[in-house]
Amino acid sequence: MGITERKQREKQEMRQRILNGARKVFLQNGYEQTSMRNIASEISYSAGVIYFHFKDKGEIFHELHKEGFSLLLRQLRVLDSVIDPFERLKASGRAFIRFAQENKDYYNLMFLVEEPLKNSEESGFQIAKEAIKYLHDLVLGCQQAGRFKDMDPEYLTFMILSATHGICALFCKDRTMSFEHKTNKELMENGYASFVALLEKG
Amino acid sequence: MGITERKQREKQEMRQRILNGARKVFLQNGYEQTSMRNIASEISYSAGVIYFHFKDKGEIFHELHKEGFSLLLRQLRVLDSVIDPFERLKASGRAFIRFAQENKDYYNLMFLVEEPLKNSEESGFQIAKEAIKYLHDLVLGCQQAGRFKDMDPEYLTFMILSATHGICALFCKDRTMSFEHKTNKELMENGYASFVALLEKG
DNA sequence: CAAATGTATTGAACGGTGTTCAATAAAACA
DNA sequence: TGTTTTATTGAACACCGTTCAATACATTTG
Repeated sequence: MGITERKQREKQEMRQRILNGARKVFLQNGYEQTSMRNIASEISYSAGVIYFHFKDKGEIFHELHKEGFSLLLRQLRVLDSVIDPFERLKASGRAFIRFAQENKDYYNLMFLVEEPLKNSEESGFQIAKEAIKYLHDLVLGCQQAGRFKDMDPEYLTFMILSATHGICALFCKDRTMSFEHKTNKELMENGYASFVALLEKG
Repeated sequence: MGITERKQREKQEMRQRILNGARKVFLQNGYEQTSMRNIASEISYSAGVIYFHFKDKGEIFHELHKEGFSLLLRQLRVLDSVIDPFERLKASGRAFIRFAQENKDYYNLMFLVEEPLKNSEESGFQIAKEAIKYLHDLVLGCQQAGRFKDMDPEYLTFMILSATHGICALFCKDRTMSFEHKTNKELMENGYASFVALLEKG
């Protein structure tokens, strides 16, 4: 009986259609300015139907949150070809910053939107942990290669993410105007470069 | 004629009353969850009257934004007694992080709420620039004392703020659960310590 | 003092938000 | 065919920021 299968497929398609609409409106207007009615009208449905396919706005948030991390991880994995762990670590940071520049809204969603901690143990944040693990392993690799001796790898990982995230966060929340600089891109890249200069000495 | 003076004073008092209500509700519920009606009912007035004393919600934002920075600067100035610029720089970072821990909502307001860039050149953000200048001067002091040789002080300043801000931002937006740690306080302080360890080598 | 002026406050209203739900249309099953 | 299941609608609810006519009050003027 292929009917139930088709039904399931159609339901899945509808879910995807809503998600596509949500992503589009969200990338245009930013997450905060995106309403359920916007999403619904984007795909020419009534607003109510979204609640038949998603629990609430939070569930859509989690889906796009996941999407963002999977996009980021895909871009980071390109660097798997770089063998030297420290070189890869430095390149990862640059890739991370470029991701924030090119996907400001995804970045806001992933790191800067406050969304209830509910489902925090679920799969929604599992992929975030995966991204952290990627960085953590990189740090361990560096230590095995003799770098960052007698530094705690946990705190070091947290610190490296913090430093890189800080650059992106100031950019994504438009807090860079207190600095004298030509472009945000230039500020961020040179700022990161001076962090790397510190890492080199570690 | 002291009547106009009293009138002015009363108007000022009303402005302050609203601001006090706004601060209270905001510190309880967070900025995003604070409505004009909440603020009004907190001080037992109708919501409309706020618009007689303030242009819009954004103006209240700017006032509290300013308050936050002035509070932060006050706490930083305690460290003026520390003579050695590098010691003062390190202590400033710790004070900054402590400020974020103890004033999460102020911190969100100051660095993590997206508020239109309008009035960005005005006095509202002037105090933010003052805070940056504080840090910038500290960095220059370190360089005069022989530290951070041949590093651009602008980018270095930006980087140091970014690193410290990153720690606070992850905390304030509840993005620390991807790390294994006992408490947020412990994670943040040790994370900052490992940043300081890098700075020591610069 | 009474009337007129100006200033402060209210409460209703507008168009928006996320969300729920009875009614309904459509499809699948008996 | 009629019945049951599933998907969709549109109205409604309680909230939001904001505006504005009406109103109460304080002060100044006649």
